[in-house]
Amino acid sequence: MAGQFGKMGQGQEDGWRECYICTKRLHCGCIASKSLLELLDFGGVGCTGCAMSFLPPSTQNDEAPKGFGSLPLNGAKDLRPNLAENEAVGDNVDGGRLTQFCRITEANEPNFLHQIHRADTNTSLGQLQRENFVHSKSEVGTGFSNATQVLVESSKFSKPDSRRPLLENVKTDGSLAQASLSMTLAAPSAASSSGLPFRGVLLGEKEQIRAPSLFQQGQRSRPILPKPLKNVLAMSSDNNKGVVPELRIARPPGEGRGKTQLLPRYWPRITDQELQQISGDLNSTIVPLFEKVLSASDAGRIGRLVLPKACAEAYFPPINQSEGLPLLIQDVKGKEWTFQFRFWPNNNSRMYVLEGVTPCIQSMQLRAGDTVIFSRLDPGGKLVMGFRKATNSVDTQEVQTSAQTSGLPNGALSRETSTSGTVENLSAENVYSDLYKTPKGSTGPHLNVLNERLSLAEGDNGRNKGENLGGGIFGDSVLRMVQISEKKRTRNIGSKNKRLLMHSEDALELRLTWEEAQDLLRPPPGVKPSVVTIGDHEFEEYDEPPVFGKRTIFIARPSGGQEQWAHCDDCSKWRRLPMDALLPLKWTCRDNAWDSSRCSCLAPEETSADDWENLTWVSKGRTKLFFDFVYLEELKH
DNA sequence: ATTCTGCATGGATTG
DNA sequence: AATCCATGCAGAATC
Repeated sequence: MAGQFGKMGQGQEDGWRECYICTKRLHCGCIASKSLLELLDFGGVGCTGCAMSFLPPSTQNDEAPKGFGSLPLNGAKDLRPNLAENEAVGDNVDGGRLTQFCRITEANEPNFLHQIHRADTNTSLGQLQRENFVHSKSEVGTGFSNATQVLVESSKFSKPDSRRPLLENVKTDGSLAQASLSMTLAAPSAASSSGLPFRGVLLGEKEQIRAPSLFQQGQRSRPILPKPLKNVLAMSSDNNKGVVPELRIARPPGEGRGKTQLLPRYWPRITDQELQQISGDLNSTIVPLFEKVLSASDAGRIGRLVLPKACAEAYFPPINQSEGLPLLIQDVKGKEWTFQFRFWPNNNSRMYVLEGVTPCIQSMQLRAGDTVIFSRLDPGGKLVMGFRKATNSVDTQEVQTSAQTSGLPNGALSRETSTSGTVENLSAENVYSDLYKTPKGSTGPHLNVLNERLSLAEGDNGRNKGENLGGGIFGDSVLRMVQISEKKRTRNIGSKNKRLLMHSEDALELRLTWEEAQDLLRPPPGVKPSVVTIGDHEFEEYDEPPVFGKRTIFIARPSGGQEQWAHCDDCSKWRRLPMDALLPLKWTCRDNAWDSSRCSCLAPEETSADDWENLTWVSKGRTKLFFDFVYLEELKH
């Protein structure tokens, strides 16, 4: 599915596809046609008749594989939460625009915004939903195909799955490689399929029991396919019409052992880019296994990291005795750590812990709220422990409820600075970067910042909202304000009530996402920022508190003049404004008091698309800082 | 006195 | 209701 729909999303914008089976032309882009086609499990689309006749009886009924099975297009709407679960993508973005975004944003954001906005306003909701769906799938598929080349190959030797009769029949052409998503999820891992048992290194005398039969058996056994989240908020902000070129996808983990399904909150979220870099540069395939947000206990000095039971049993060697086994795990810098992997009896169950993690945690400078990501390097099966810093490492409850940010692949903004004195862990960083030998394909800081500005949610819902709050130093500042406010409100509320406070979907919908807040906050009129360069990124520092206003862009003409532009909320045309104009949150052409000839939506746009090409976005790549304001606000509390 | 260790408890989450 | 898991706690070990 992934491969075919990846093509759909990016290459065939006209909406016409061919039935994969009978080659009849099908239109996929309108509501009217949606009941006439099916998304095929292995990729592409098929007309309803072909699809039904092609699938075995079990599949036609109710035994469609969960998670990434055959997904009829007419169920796309219902699948939105699921998709958002795997990768929350902006509502109005398809694969084609993603590509466009990647290309254009670096060169000319106003133009990009222009195009995107126009396109969005002209697209039906149904179409957008489908495109979103298509894009989501293609992205996930890409990610897995990158990460699991070995898995694709090995899938040829996997035992047939009666529910996926075509998988073994489709040869390894490009589409199959793309279509490997479902195979990757269901097929045995590289290690297992190649006859390699678990290769996490065990130490000491118990090494003899390395890769015991149970574990090997587990590697061959059923996949751990998390069920989709029931409640996932889709980002719906107009401000999120762009999309991050590199999305932090909550990846259903690879093959594991055991029968327990992994909760989505443990799905590793690592970008395609990171995977590709790691696997490509090391001639290895990295298989993200699971991740965990560090609790206060985990990050504390006790040195015990509680492992989710399902994860421990699925991906770590089986242990029968409480004292467990020494486990060798490599960190992202290549340093190897030995942890004691063990369990405690607990309520007729087990509680798995990694002991002795303090040095490693300290080495990575991890704190409660940061995330550790466990992956496996194939071939070899070596366990790798990466991490992703939270926006602001505060106590776990707060982090889990409000304070995570989407990561930047190479931590472009992840620098601590003494400028503000209080800013820590400025941005999320997914730190596998040290493992990268060469940061090929990495996005530059400008793009990263831009990504943050336009970034979207991903992962499961609980994180989405919180992670969207983050992004850059400015994001962190306001985030802290939110947190402080949160602290104040919930200080005397029990943890259970706190959760109720924070996790209501309605409440989340009402709260401004960070992206929205960032777009609404404007420098006060007439205040000139001082531009501070930290590393290779520029920040505009303001001494005055920000004001609320409609999002606008500032551009520079080749002649040297600077202009401010805003788009009409009704017709989306861009209108030129005085540099010091501050617009209300909702602004239309009718409010254009500065140009009487363009104070109506009927008036043409002043600048053509070609003209946009020659413009420079003045503040591109800069993040706005309102230090003093934040400081003062913080002190007030 | 402090740290370590093993287990218990109970709130949170899931089915 | 069952299970998970973050954290508390008491006793042991160590400084």
